[in-house]
Amino acid sequence: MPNNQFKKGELYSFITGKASTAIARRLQKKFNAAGLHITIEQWSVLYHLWKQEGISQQELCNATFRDKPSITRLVDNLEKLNLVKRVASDNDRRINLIYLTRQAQKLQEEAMTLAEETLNEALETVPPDKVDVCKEVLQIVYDNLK
Amino acid sequence: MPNNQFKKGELYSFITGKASTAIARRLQKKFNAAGLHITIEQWSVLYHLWKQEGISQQELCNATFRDKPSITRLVDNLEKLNLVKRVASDNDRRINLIYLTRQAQKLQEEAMTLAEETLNEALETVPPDKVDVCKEVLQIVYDNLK
DNA sequence: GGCATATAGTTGTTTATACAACTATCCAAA
DNA sequence: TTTGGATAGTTGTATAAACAACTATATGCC
Repeated sequence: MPNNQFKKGELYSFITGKASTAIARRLQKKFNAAGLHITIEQWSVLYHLWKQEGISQQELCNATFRDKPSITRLVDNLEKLNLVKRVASDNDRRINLIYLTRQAQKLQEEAMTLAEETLNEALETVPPDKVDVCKEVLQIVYDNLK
Repeated sequence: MPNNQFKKGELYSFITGKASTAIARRLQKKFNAAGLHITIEQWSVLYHLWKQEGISQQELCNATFRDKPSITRLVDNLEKLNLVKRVASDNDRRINLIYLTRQAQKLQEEAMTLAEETLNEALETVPPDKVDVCKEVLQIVYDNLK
């Protein structure tokens, strides 16, 4: 039996990702206000490199759910901003390993603080157990569709 | 006290809207497979016009959470596709009222069916009460940030 | 009536996404 | 050892988003 419980307006919000759009906009404003000259998309790449640098562009594709051309161009722009460097792999010359510059390393703490701050603002007044359910549902949605 | 309950990876998914991105991609694939030559963004504009046509571009901005230039260009493209028409308002000559063409009216049923189908696939296996909690949380997030 | 201000929409620019087509390199099987 | 298929990354093209700057029209106040 279909899970057909969406009033029309709610269907719209779910598909268009109204909430995550609002979160991304708020975080971008915080970056701008703090003088961090990076986009949310660039942040999303740096996010994974801060966890582990020296990974390939393909691994960045998998981590960020983007296709290869998107990552090529994000890395292009991050290189222009002097935030990352492409280093050809010794083992496999098809592969670029992506490394952070000193400048990017210095951004990590401030950017991650602003990200956490944004989420806290977003979830203010939401009871923790409801947040848990929401996270769980969104994960299932992703797994159902991927 | 901050609602600081996100492990790093979950923070990332929440901000980047992994689930809604997956939903939008799935719906776009369905449109393509069905030979509906519209984008998700164009659908999101048509969606509101199907509910009520003859509204202004500004009203479309409010309904779709987009800024004015975005709507100008979406309406441009929808006009090129012969799906909508701009009609200058009699009362206020600054305003364009947007009307659907016959062709766009004929798309409604199929497009909306595919949208509902997509959501049902996304929410398959999710208990209805959890979906309700999730909708509620996302609405609060939006209200907290808007 | 005339002017300041607000509102509706457009245009320019930069960044990002998706898809298709492409090059370079690797690997495995004949 | 060659060759065919897979994998990593790039480039071209269309669509879209965000921001700033702009034009045109309306409105309210003197």
